[in-house]
Amino acid sequence: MTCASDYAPRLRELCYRVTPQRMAILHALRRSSGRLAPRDVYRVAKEDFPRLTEPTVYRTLDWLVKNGLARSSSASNGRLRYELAGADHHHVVCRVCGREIEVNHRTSESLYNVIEAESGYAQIDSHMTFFGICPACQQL
Amino acid sequence: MTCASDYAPRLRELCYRVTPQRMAILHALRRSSGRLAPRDVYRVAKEDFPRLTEPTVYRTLDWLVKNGLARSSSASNGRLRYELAGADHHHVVCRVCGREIEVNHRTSESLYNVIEAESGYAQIDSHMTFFGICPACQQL
DNA sequence: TATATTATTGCAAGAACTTGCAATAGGGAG
DNA sequence: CTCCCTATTGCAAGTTCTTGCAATAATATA
Repeated sequence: MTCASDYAPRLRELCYRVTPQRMAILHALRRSSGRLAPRDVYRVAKEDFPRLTEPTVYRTLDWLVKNGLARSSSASNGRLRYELAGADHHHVVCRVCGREIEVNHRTSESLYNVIEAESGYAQIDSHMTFFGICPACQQL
Repeated sequence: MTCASDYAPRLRELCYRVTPQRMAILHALRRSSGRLAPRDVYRVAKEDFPRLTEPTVYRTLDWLVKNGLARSSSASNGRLRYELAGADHHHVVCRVCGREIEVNHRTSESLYNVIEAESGYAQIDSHMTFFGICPACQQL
């Protein structure tokens, strides 16, 4: 099961072009277990496709998010990290040590409904990063 | 009621120094109605205190957030904006036009309790930015 | 397969943000 | 008021991210 066989049809479906840059970036995201900073995506994807440039990475990551193939969220330094879109979930990051865990989306499903009702806004992103203090750091 | 009279005691209380840079930055945040990007804080605060430099602005903003005097949240471009800490609330930003509104914190209070219980994390930030599509843009 | 169309890319320059280190200046102690 | 300690700042260099534009290459069409 390759990236090309998985994603190329989906891209064509959206009337978008299948380029080696996009494939390399998707591949990098897929092989990573967690969220990646743009520079890490760049480093990893460049191994697949050495001519890759930084602006392309930033533009492609944005583009993947806009088209629902990837998802971005804030790391503890306020910068964005990226991962492939999958089951909806949230991150809770420790303000002290940076350790992070995932929280099921179902937990907050109703909140989105309330916010949509109160604000009139639609299609609110179902992915957030919360910052708190993890159990280990609470004991210091 | 000046910034110095409001904030200086609070800063001293925390064992921190009261510098004209910090006062100028707090003043800039106070005079603004909404959230400010670092470069705007810099521009405005520099009028009060021309020797102010950019690194100081970034460091001070971080510092204000860490010490509970200010609050940061993501704008639609993924970058951080700052405002003085006040009543807890959230922002909903339109993905299409950027228009933003505030949502009362009470709406999501219970979510925080659930997340804290599920994750074991404590002191989860009670300030978030949600991205959706505003009523006007829904009709396009 | 060759050609035309235009989405996508690379390049180069610039803006936004961070970091290390030496100099400065708050504020407590004498 | 003066001196000392060290938190805070400015400087300069470095990293991260963005943008405009011309060149490239993916796809549709013939």
